[in-house]
Amino acid sequence: METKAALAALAALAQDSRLAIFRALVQAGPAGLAAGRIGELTGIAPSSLSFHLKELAHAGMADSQQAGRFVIYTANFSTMNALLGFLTDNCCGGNPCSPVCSPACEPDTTEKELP
Amino acid sequence: METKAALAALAALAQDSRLAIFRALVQAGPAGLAAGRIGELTGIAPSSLSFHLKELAHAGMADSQQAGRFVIYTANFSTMNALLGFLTDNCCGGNPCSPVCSPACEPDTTEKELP
DNA sequence: TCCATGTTTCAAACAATATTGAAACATTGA
DNA sequence: TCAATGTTTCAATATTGTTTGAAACATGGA
Repeated sequence: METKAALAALAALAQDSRLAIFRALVQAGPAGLAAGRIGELTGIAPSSLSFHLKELAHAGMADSQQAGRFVIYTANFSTMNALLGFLTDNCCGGNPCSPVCSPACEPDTTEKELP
Repeated sequence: METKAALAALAALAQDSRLAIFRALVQAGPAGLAAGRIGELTGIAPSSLSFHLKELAHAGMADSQQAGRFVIYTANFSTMNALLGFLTDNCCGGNPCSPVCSPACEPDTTEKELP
């Protein structure tokens, strides 16, 4: 995952309404939730909800599919996992590191340059 | 970790400069980096850097300690791990779930209702 | 003590993001 | 086809976050 994508994913989650939406989708699992149901669960008004769902989808954190007159949204677990990987990458410069950063990182030998 | 803290942590990371700063700190490991060194690595102006370091510290993503006339910043790995845990919590409603969300969650077969 | 270095604060200008309500679009079933 | 339901779009408004430069503060060494 690139920095740009990670930034988009983080920005998508770093907002009250969207974090609530995403958590509802994560809980719902692969079956997902209809937009209206998400609105019921979170209390977000339709137009605002649609805006935030679009943001999540654009950041790759959610996917949508039409099902009759409903639009079903699901959490994108692979993007989420890529984000978690990105955040735990390069821990301690790739050197073996102390328990302070376990279990988030593995010893690693690559040396990376800052941008 | 509470939603409020997770939101603060996500907001702290969801910004260009701060994500770069945080990654530099993660790479530096427990030894940390002086503020000025972070500025050199990232090209962020002093006053802006100070603002962002304060944001990271306030969100619990970084800690600081005075060392002579330098201020050393370190990544807070336990907050980072708490955030990762928060994001992977409750996957698929705690039910067994398909490979789509592995390795973040464990297979489970129950169907749960959202709150 | 004074000076040089490192860091932070402040307020103003600037830029990006969120909410609202009305209207439009899409789908289904009568 | 029409009416009902579900969802999205749009533009205006409100809110929040970021950068800048000058000044202040803190520390260590001459």
